[in-house]
Order: sequence, then structure tokens, then C-alpha cells
Amino acid sequence: MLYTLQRIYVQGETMSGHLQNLSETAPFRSCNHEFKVSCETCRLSRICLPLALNSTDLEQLENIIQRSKPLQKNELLCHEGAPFQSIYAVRSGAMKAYRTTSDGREQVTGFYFPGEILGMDGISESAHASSARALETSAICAIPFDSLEKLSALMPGLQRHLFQLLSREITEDQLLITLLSKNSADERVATLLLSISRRNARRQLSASQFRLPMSRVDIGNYLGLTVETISRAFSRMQKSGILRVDNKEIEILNHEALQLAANIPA
Amino acid sequence: MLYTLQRIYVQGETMSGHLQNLSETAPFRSCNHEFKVSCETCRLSRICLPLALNSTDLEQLENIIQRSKPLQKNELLCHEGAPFQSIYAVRSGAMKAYRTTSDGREQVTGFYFPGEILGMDGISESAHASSARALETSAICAIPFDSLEKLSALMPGLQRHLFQLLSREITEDQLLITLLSKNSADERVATLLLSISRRNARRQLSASQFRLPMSRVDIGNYLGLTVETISRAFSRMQKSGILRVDNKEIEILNHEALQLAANIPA
DNA sequence: CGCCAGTTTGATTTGTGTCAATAAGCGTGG
DNA sequence: CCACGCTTATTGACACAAATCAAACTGGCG
Repeated sequence: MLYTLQRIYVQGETMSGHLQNLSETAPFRSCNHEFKVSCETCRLSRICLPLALNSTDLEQLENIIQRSKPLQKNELLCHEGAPFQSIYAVRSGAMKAYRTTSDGREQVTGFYFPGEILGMDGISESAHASSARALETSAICAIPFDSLEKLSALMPGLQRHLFQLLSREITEDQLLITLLSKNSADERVATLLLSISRRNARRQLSASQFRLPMSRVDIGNYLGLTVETISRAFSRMQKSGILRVDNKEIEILNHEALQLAANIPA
Repeated sequence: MLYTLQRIYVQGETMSGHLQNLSETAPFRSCNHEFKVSCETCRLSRICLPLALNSTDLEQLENIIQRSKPLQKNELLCHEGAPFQSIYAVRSGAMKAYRTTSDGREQVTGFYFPGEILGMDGISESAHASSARALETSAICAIPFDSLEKLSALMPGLQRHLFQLLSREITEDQLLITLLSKNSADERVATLLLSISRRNARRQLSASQFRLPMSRVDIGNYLGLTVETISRAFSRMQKSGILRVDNKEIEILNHEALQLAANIPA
């Protein structure tokens, strides 16, 4: 088991050689901690993969899931182009997924919070279509996809859940497409804040006060805007009394007004 | 069989009542034509769903696929919010998929050509997340998803193919996200033309001469631009000798220059 | 033939990008 | 602990690509 755990890290490390970064170049060590976390006891199982499995099936799923030493901030989980082996569930922390454009720039395609699954874009080409990086110290469950495929042929509930997971990713990408295509800077920022707020609430965290794990650059990149525009959007919303912004610390003072700013009719 | 065929139409019709359109309000008639098309003889099987199935499996797949009277231009195939029952393969013609924004505008999320599959965004919520409309007379194969699910639990090849299909949709949406987020008007238009060209080539059609099935409005909507900007982009590329544009008739005169215009390095 | 939707072209406006400078946070080491 | 340097964030001035507004043109279809 420890062997396979380590393989994940090694894969991440070897692929990221050309993306210079202190934490990446540090050698990966196997660590002696035990990662005794089970889906059954995981607070997130309600919103994560295990959803809708009976305890026998859950045990089988449990057996193929690989848990490992947490990723440090800025560490790479997987790199685009690397052989696709697993999809990943975020257990704690926060991740960003991004792909590199033909001219070498980065496009952030999503932020992932605890209970959410990433890496499913790698299935079609047997290679990851996007990279994933830790925005803060993050614990990840790696789920080998070939095992998952075999299991899901035996468990109709799991198969269905997987199809739904992939389909949900499509609809979420479509929402982002619409956001980029039709909405102003302020609307985009407001929409992102509402999305984070909603996802926090789903995990029993505050919907009105939270710390953004990503930088303004990442937000701008994700929303198709520049850092300056993001900063100005925050300032405007603060001035109009919708938000209190203290660097990455956000407080939503007026949820309805924020929805209005996002152009979502009440 | 005819009953189920008709049900598809009725579903499309009833849901589209508030989107006024002549062809939609016309009553659907059952028709007497036989639609004897099999996956086995279909020219598109190489790029469509049946890919990588043996002939026994193919026969079973064949049995669940519903073929029907072609859709006329502007006819609705499915409407967002309608109960999700099938995914759809385009056999001939061309379709556009779109979703309606909260403020009632339309966002085109994709164009679909023969051999391509649409409607997979409906899986996660058991309701279609987007609508699909015929851009020209189009023949469609409807594949009931519950049957497909059951079959794919029995056929590992089919299951894998479905996962890949969904995953490919995700990567394509990510490409569109990147395009909208990072590229200029001309680059977006050039990229769309190259995409259509490539997809034509895959169907053994000309990669350099084709007729666009969609309007300038649809193109603009898809690319997050206005009609005027699309028109000007075409004019510019025509003037610079990259294209010959005659209304919807397009000829690519210089493929390399078009790739350059799309910001794709040679 | 004439109408109307779709397309093209021109003039002007505007939201966001770019460039520049300052300020604030944060880890590092003296 | 504070000082230092580096990264990240904010704010302002200006430029520019695309939107908007307006008008003419085209082509398909009844």
C-alpha cells in the first residue's frame, strides 16, 4: 500500500520538473504517518464519491482508495500529459486545476474544495488533460480509475454515480462558459463568491465568512479577467456595502445584493 | 417501436411551447417511412458510439437505439429542464446545443455534426441541462440512457467508451473556456473554423471548403462575441487572403495562416 | 416581385486591459 | 524582535478591442 501511495507522489514530482518551484524540487520521502481515514467515518462522504453505496460496496471501494501524505501549498498533484491513472477526491484544503495554452499561458479551469472530485478530464485520452496544484496544504484521496471501472461494472449504483459525476462536471463547465461569454467583471466575481459560499454551506461552514484559498491572479485567470479588474471589483463591492474584504478574508454583508450583482434574479 | 419514436418528438414539442417558432407549433405526425439504418452499415460508426464493440455487442446496442423522422431546420430535439431519457447521436445535418441564462438570454454551448453525441449533460440531474435545436434538416439516433447504462455494465468496452465520451465533452468545454478567456475575436473565429474543418475531414469531407450550418448570430453567441464582430472577423480574414467567404460558404485558402490567426504555433 | 431575416459596414462609446507606482502582507534571517 | 526583501494586492491614468447604435445591403422564400 505504501508503495502505491508513493507512486502517486513520484508521478507528480517527475512530471513537474520543468515547472520550477521550491516545494516541487524537494525530494519526496515516504512518511511514517498512518492515514487512517475511512469513507465510512469521513464527514464528506455525503457529498463525495461513496454517496449511495451500501456498506458492503463501500468496503470494496474503500480498498482501492489510496490516501497519502498531505500536499503542501503549491505542490503538484498531477500534470497535464502525464499518464492518467486516478481521479482525485479532495479531503481537506483546496486545489486548482489548470491547463497550459498553446502559447504557454495558464488557464485555471476550476477550484476544488473538500468532498469534490477532480481529474476526470483524463479519462478520454488516458492522459491528464489538466494539471492540479494545491492552493494550501491539502489531503487527497487517489482513486485508481481502472479499479473504479471494474467495480462500477459490478455496482450499478456506483456506475450511475460516476456517470453523474462526469455529467455534473460538464454542466459546471457550461455554466463557466456562459459566465465568461455573457457576464461583466463584477457579475463574474459575484458569481464566484456565491459559488464558494454555497459550497462552504454544503460542508456546514459559514456561507457568509470565509478565507479565499486562491490568489487574485488565480481568480482573474479563472474568470478571464486581469488581477487589477478583480481587485477593482472587490473594492467596488466593498464600497457599495455588499462585502467586507480584508485581503483573502471575505465577509458577505448582503447576500441578496450579491445575488443581484451576480445578475441572478431573486 | 413507433410509439417510443413518437414519444421523443412529443417530449420535444410539449416542452418548447413558450419558444415560439413555426416549425415547433406544427403538430407532429407519425410518418410511414422506415428508418432502416444500422450502426453496422452507418458510415459514422467509426467515430460514433459503436466504436470498439464486437458484432454481438453491436447488435444489442442496435436494439435499443431509436431512429426517427428527421428533424426539420429549427426543430427542437430536447429542451432544458425536460426529463432526461436519452442521449442523441447526430446521423446527418447539424445541431446546436444551448442553455438559457437566468436573465433569459441564450448561450450556445456547442455545435454537433454527424457522428457526434449530445445531451450527456442531462445525466446528473435526470433533466436536460441544455436544449438542442436542428440547424438544418437532421437525422438523429436517440439512445435511451437507462438501457445504455444496463448494457454498459455488461460490456466493459461500452462502459469505457461512455466514460471517455463524457470525459471528452469535459475537455472540449475546457478548450472553449480557454478560448473565451484568453483569445481575441479573430483568434476565436479562426479556432472555430479550424475545428469545423477538422471535423469535416474526419468524415471524409473537404477540410478546406464547406458550408456553415449556423448563422452569424449563433457563431457570435457561441464565441462570446456580437454578430458585428463575427462579420468583421470574416471580412478581415478575407481581405488578408486567409479565407474566401460567401455568406455561409467558406473556403480556407491558407490553412497555415488560419492556424497562425488562431494563435496555434506551427 | 417584394418582404424580412440575416449580414455587412461605419461611427461612436465603453469596459477592461495595460502600464506604472504605491502599499500591504509574509516569510526569512540577522 | 525587527529589518529586509519579495510576492501579492491596490489604485490611478491611459489605450484599445469589442460593444453599441445606426444604416445599408443581400438573399431566400412566399
